[in-house]
Amino acid sequence: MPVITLPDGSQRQFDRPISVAEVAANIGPGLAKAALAGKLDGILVDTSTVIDYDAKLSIVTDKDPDGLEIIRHSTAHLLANAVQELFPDAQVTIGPVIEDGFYYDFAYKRPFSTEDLAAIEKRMAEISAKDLKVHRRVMPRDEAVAHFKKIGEHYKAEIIGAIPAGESISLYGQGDWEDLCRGPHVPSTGKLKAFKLMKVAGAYWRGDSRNEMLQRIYGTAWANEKQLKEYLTRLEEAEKRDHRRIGRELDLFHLQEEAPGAVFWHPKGWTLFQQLIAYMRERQTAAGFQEVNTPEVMDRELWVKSGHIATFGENMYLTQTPDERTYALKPMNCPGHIQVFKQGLRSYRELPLRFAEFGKVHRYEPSGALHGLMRVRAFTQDDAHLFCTPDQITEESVKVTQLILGIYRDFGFEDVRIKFSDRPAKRVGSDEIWDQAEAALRQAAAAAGIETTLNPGEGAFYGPKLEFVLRDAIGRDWQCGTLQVDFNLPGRLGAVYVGEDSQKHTPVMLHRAMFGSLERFIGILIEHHAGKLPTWLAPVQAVVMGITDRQDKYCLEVAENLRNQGVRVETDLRYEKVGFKIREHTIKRVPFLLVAGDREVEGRTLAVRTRGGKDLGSLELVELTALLCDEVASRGRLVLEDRVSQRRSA
RNA sequence: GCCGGCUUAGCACAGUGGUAGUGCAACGGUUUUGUAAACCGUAGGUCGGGGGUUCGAAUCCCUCAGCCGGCACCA
Repeated sequence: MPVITLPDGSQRQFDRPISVAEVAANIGPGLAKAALAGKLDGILVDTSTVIDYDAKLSIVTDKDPDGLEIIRHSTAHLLANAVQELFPDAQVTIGPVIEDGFYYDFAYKRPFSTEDLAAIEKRMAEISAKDLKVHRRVMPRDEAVAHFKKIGEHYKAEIIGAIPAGESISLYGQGDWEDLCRGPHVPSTGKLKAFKLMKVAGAYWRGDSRNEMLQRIYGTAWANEKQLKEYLTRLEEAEKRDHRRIGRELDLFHLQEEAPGAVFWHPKGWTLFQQLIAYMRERQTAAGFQEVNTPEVMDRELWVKSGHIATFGENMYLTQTPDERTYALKPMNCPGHIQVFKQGLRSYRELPLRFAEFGKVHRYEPSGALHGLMRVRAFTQDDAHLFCTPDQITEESVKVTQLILGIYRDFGFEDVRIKFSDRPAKRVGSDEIWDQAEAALRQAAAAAGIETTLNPGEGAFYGPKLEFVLRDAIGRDWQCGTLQVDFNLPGRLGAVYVGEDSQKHTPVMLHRAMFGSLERFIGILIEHHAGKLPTWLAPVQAVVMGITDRQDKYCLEVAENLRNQGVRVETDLRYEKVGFKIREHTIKRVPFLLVAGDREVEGRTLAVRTRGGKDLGSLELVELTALLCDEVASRGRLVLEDRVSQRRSA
């Protein structure tokens, strides 16, 4: 006779085997109605699951993250059901839950159109309205393979065929429709109410571009209409942060057809770019890096030796010149830095040598990969290569890791994850060397006290890497920094140093980037801040404006004064109402709007308004300058707005 | 690169076979103005490029390019 222990510790005894749904009903009619599934001894099960032994059970409802996941999974089934009713010869493949929703891939003779999508969504609502009971049955693997082959579901048959023989397969469905699935699912289709189909797209079968392309339908599903609406609003908000849109609105940069994937930086955007470089230069110089600069165009043979041609030849730009030689535009800076290292005979006493370069690289990325500043064909890396002895790897890696994390903090990114990527299938160097490199990097990560997650097979072709992934204001992850241990390239390109033993040795090379790509990092910053860049980065930090032309002279004087203190300031002396000017510069996300009327001229002050719309009242010019400079120098840790507000309230 | 969609004035968009439009911006004028849009007027387009169908193409067809959403790729 089963004794069921509920999450609050209470126990209920039953005199016969009992289903999850019955337990829920025994607790209360409200819960019976809300039950989507059960968690039986930690495992999710259907509400129809019968329990005939003592167990711990919690009832899963749509308030649970597990419940939402089940809703999404069942909605994916609902989608497949609707598609097969409307398009009987469409074959089902896979339909997993993803963040905020689900997708389902179908094999069909033609792509689905947006009209099809509307029709499918309508049919889904109809099936939901019928509140069909979701049923489950189990059959042996081989029988399941035969069954799916018989009904013309060849992809499903292939998937099941990969499951070990002898195992049983569960089938879930509603009405006449059925699909292979591990479950669990909601008890009936009526539980699926708040969903929306989002888009159709092509996707390769089994994620391999050599396979045929399937039709993927993406959808979102939520516990209720309110959540769905909130999600759609969130998408709209994210769209407003799009760096491509803000880049145009703020006149930062543009892209055009003649140069796909290459950026035309406008004065304001380039100011931001230069701020990042100045900042990075300061930080890395303090950390013992020396800046170098190496050619953008070098003989193709160098890239054959390095192994880049073999691995990435298809993605490199080659030049045609009147001479007989073929040159390549550099896709990376490492071989250039190795050439600098190789000049003269290096001694172990010089190591570690740390060469840094703001190197502009060109990569012929697949056309479909290009995306604003985030994925371009010409970009600037804040690249560096550390040449060291094997003994120095750990210490240098720890220092680089700390530098990277410190830099992210200055930009307001506190939430950073680190991935460890080990040897890829396509690589150079022996397994022994890879064993050594991976062990060295693992040890370095441990010494730095950081936690990493494994990213199997994702290392560079010459070495394993740590990837620094930062999370932005709306929860998206961006891979930026990287630290790679390389036992291969220095040897391939003939770099040596003389050791303590007077013998020649090959140095180990550490590759590191912190922003990764300056272009991309700017894109991330724009989206993270929705264009409201911190004052220390803003291309224009303040605009001085008068109310009438009586204040013109004073405005110019104030601006000059601020400019002399290093503030990036503009004046707006147009013959317009102050409200109009405020609106324009607020839209341009200028941090501080400084207004001068007759009162301010007389008192040598400025009325200060923030882009957030806050009126900070009048401040004396000297005081304002000091506060502004503090905010910039502290990189936003001393906030003008907060300091003024605090003082006013004190 | 693959699948689908899109490309009309500086920007956002309307126009589905019969004389290319609206709003904002721009330019000219009037308004001297106190914190998110003053008013009036003017100009601006080989409708992404090329080819075809048609008496006639922004509109239909072919092709190339770019962009957008996915997939694949990402040293």
